[in-house]
This record gives sequence, structure tokens and C-alpha cells, in this order.
Amino acid sequence: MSTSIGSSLVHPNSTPLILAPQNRLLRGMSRRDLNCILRTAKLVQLEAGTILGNKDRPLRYVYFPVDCYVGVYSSDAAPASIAVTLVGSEGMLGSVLLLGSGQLPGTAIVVGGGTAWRMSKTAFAAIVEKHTAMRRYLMRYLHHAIINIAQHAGCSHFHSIEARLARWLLMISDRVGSDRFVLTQQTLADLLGVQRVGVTLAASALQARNVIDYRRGVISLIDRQGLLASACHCYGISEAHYQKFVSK
Amino acid sequence: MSTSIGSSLVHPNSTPLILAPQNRLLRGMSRRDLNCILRTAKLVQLEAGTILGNKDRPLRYVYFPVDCYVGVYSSDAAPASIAVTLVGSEGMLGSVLLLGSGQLPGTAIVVGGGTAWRMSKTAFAAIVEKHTAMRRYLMRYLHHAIINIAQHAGCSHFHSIEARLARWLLMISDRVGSDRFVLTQQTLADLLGVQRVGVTLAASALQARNVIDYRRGVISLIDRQGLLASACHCYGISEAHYQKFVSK
DNA sequence: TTTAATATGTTCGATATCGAACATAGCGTA
DNA sequence: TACGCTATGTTCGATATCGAACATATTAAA
Repeated sequence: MSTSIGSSLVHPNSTPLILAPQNRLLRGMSRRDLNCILRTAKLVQLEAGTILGNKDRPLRYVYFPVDCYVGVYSSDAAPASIAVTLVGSEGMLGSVLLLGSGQLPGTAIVVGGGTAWRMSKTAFAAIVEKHTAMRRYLMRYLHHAIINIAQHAGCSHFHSIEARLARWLLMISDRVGSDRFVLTQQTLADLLGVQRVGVTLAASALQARNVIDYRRGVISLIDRQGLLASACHCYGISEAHYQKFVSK
Repeated sequence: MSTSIGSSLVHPNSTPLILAPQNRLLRGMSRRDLNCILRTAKLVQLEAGTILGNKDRPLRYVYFPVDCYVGVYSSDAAPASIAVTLVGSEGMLGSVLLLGSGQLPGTAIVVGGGTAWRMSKTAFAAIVEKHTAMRRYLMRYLHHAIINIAQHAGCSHFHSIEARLARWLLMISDRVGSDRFVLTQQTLADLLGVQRVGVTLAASALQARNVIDYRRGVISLIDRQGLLASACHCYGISEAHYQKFVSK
């Protein structure tokens, strides 16, 4: 729904500003900085499964997702891969370019398709070079992203599949801005770095407790409180850190 | 030995330059940048167990280890904690200050005592603000550190205790610049985020194959090739990345 | 309507690690 | 020398997840 609204609203050079607030990071910028980005960026459609960059091929663009989200996986190898971070409407893909290189800490793959603001890495570099406030702001976001990756490392090491699944469902929900989204258990398994069986069992348990509902690739979060209770504390820690250090 | 040489060489304002090359990151700088740092930094002694900073208390100093090394743990809580990175003579603690905040992605604890160059965070901020080449160089190091953390996340999730132990022993050896160092199995267990039993079994296996030798807190790497073969590929990947992106 | 493709459900033995003890051995100190 | 502290060794049942099948159900296409 937000997708169709978004698409219908976009007319070149008319009122793209209406969409911009749908990205939390852009929303946190000054009107001036925001305009600067939107003048340069282009709204594009990203399809699930698209590879946006990996360790060997640096990013050519940076992305500010509106209603899509991108997983960054530790490795290309499917069976021995785990997502180290998830980028959606709360952030951007490519903040690492602030350090002078678009080399990601892994492989970035679009998990949920949708729209995103896209900008070439050179344009991005030029803008942040010029606008100090924006650069500082995005550096805070990058800092948050780093801390988040470290958090993930501990999380995936110590917490059960069920707790991590609950956490990721909350994270995805936040990033797409909906409590209902398209996602198969296999894709979730790839994100968590576990077998699909593990996700099936964990998801069944959550469904049995009436916390979520899913059928053939569509997951609905029914009881958000229950999901929070099922998730490890990492979710809350990460969200609190974002609020404290990024969004003002 | 390197410790005693180092200590005996240090006379205030005399020839501290001799020690500086013992930090790989400093060694990679131009003579001018290096002098600038050494004029400001002070050589200090760090004792094992010292906490240098955590998520709540940002760093007050940055450190360029000479023969000590520092673990950054995902959490304060001892039993549910795992090291996300290890900083020794190959790098610095506090590169994250390049992003404007000294908040680490975890708790930094001195694992192996020794000497390090220390500089206040304000002095550091002033220097990197002024020296563009140095800032860019250290940004490359920070970039490497980020990628390394992501690598660790995948590593600890997929690889066995024995492979990870072998990897960490190599990492520690590189950071202290010796194939023999003081370290108990309990400390190793804390680094790996596992029980001590797990380390004992893995270490016994390595010793049985004549790859390492240890007795009461002193570990000696006997067969480096064998250790490399026992370690997961993460070690080589990380080292290669450092060479490619940091050290020129 | 039939068929194929895909998503989910279920089972089962194997294995790594946990969690919790208790035992032994080396080293410093009284 | 005797003592106590600390580091390492060893055992054992419990558990989560793996690895590999095969079964069923839903949807889309022919």
C-alpha cells in the first residue's frame, strides 16, 4: 500500500518531498540538507534478490530505502552466511563511503523489494564533503551501524533461534513500516544463518502462542508485545541506541 | 624481551622514535605525521585487566599499542560476552573517534599487559582534523576494523572452537609480536565466548598435534604452519585485507 | 483441471557445545 | 616444607542445532 501511494506520488521534479520523510534518516536532516540530497538522488525500484555490492565490488551508489530493505551478509557462500546488519527506512546503505571506500563488510542483497532514493557515490562524496552538518549527522549513523554489527555478533552467538527470529521480525517490521510483509522461512533462515528447519520450528512456536501469523510467504505480526517478550534484549538495545545517537 | 628493550629505551624527549615502528599503524605513516603524533602522545604502561572504556563510558584516550593488546567485548556480562575485535600493535584503540564519538562497540579490556602510546581524545581530534593524509589513512584503518568485526560475527557463528582458537592464537601472536605469550585458558574462553572446558579440549587437541605448547598460562606457538591449517580461513582473509587496505 | 513449482511441516540420528561438577598439578608464599 | 591459590584435566548428562530426508499444502501456470 505504501508502495503504490509512493509510486503514484512521484512525478519528476514535482513533489518527491512527500516520500522523503518515509526514510527516518532523511527525516532527521535539516530542510536544507534534505533538499540538497533530493535534488541529486533519484527514486528507484529495487527488486528482491538484487545484489547491490559485496566485498570485492564496492558500492556504486548509496541508497536511502523508503519501503524496501537490504540485508548485508557476512559472505557470499549461501550455506555459511549470516546477515550482519539490515538496512531499511531507518538508515542508508553506503554510509561507509564516509570513510572513503564503498567496500561493504559483506554482500548486500535486497531482501524486501520496494523503492529507495539512490545517489552515485561520487555525488554523495561531494555533498558530504561540502555539508559539514550532514556529514556529522551521517557519521553518527555510521557509528550506530558499527555498534549494531558488534551487537549482532554477540546476539547470534548466544541467543536461541526463536529469540533471534522474534528480534529480526521486529527489525524488519520497523524497516518496512508495516506489521505485515512478504518473506519466506528460507529467506529468514539465510538472514539468521541457520537451517530452514530451525526457522520453521521457531516460527511455529511463535504462531502457536498467537504472536505471529504466516502463510506462504506472508508474515503478520499480531501481538507486538508478545513478540518483544520473545525477542532477546538486543532489539531494544539497538533501537534505544538509534534514538539516542542518531535521531537527535 | 621486547618489553624490556622497549622500557629501557624510553627516556622522556630523547629517542622514543625507536619504539614507534613497533606499532604497525604508526609505522605506515609519513615521518611528518608520525612526529606529530609522537610529540603529543605519551608512552604508558597498561596492565592486563584494565578497562579502557565501554558502551556507556566513552574513551578518554586513544591508544597505539606497542606490545600490549586489548580485547573489545560485546558486553560487560562475563558469561554472555564475546570479543568482537582485538587491538594490538597492528592498530589503534579509538579509531571510532574519527566519527566524532569515543563510544566503543563494546567493553575494551587489556588482555595482555604492556606499553602503548596514549593520547587524549581532544588532542587526537585536533590532529586528525588538521592532517588530512593522516585522517584518510586512519579512516582506512577504521574501515578495516569494521569489516573485521563483521567477519568475526560470521566466524563465531559457523566455525568450531578449535578453528577459532587457532585463529585467535595467530591474531594474538601477531599483535604482541612474539610466538610466546602469557594467557590462561579462561581468558581465551572469555575472548571466544565459550566455556573454559571447550578451550581446554581444543588446546589439548592442538598440543597433541604438536602445534602449540602451553603450561600454566604460557602459550608457545610451535608449528605456525600447522596452526594456520587448523585455523579457519577468517585469519587469512582478515590479514590479507589489512595488507591490501591499510598498510599501503 | 491438471501440473509444476514453491512454501511449509515433520522426523530422526549425529554432533558440538553447554552446564556443572570434581580432580590434579604447578607455583608462590608463609 | 607445608599450605593455598590458581591453571588445567576430566567426566557426564542435557540441549540446541545440524544435516538430510521425505511429506504435505498452497499457489501459479499450462
